[in-house]
Amino acid sequence: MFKALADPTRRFLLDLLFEREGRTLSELESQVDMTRIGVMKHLRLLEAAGLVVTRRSGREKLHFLNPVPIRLIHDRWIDKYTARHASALANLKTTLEEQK
Amino acid sequence: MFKALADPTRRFLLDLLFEREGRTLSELESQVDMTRIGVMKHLRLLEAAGLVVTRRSGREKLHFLNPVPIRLIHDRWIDKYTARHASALANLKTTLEEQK
DNA sequence: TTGACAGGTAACCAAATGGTGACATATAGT
DNA sequence: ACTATATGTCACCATTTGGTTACCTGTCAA
Repeated sequence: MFKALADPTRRFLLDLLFEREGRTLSELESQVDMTRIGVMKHLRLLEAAGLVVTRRSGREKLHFLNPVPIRLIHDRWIDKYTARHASALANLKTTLEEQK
Repeated sequence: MFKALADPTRRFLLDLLFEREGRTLSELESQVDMTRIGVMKHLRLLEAAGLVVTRRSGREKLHFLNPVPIRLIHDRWIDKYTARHASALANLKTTLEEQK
């Protein structure tokens, strides 16, 4: 999940889907300087991470963002650290002052 | 930055620092089933990503969380997607209904 | 001043990652 | 039916990553 977000190409693909969802593999491929297979692998990873959901429509495969796991990151991780923000800085400040 | 968060060991190190900051390398090493050098490499990455800041104190190196970049992720990335949350689901729903 | 302890560097290794081309399958349109 | 298009699978390759051992440097404390 974090690993899925770690690659710049994958983040770019998410950005493309953010702009407009329901894109096909070929369409996404055309926006990236990479082979179709490369894009497919990235999309497969994103799908496995739950960041993207897909739906077949005829011979096309449409890709959509799944906002749920991003919300989970937000809730389980980011909040935890940002909440500590103020106190962490305060602690550091105190520690530094004690050492003077 | 995202890559720094992608490794479970590094996230665990961040968790350890979240519990209590100002830990030394050896102290962190003792909490992880890994050689000191392994831990050192992870810490170097975290520091390069700006997630951890350090301060030498005699022969020890103390490690602290730096909450700023996590805040940046929150602001630049997470918010963007979570804000789309409702509308994205709505769009998908609409699309699906149109195809019925 | 001499251990012992905390940290740093270099060289190396196995496995994961990001990418490729060749080939296969399924559907759309004429 | 035939052909072009869209996606899928396989086997392969180069590079990066996560980890190691061995050795070096700096600092505390008796």
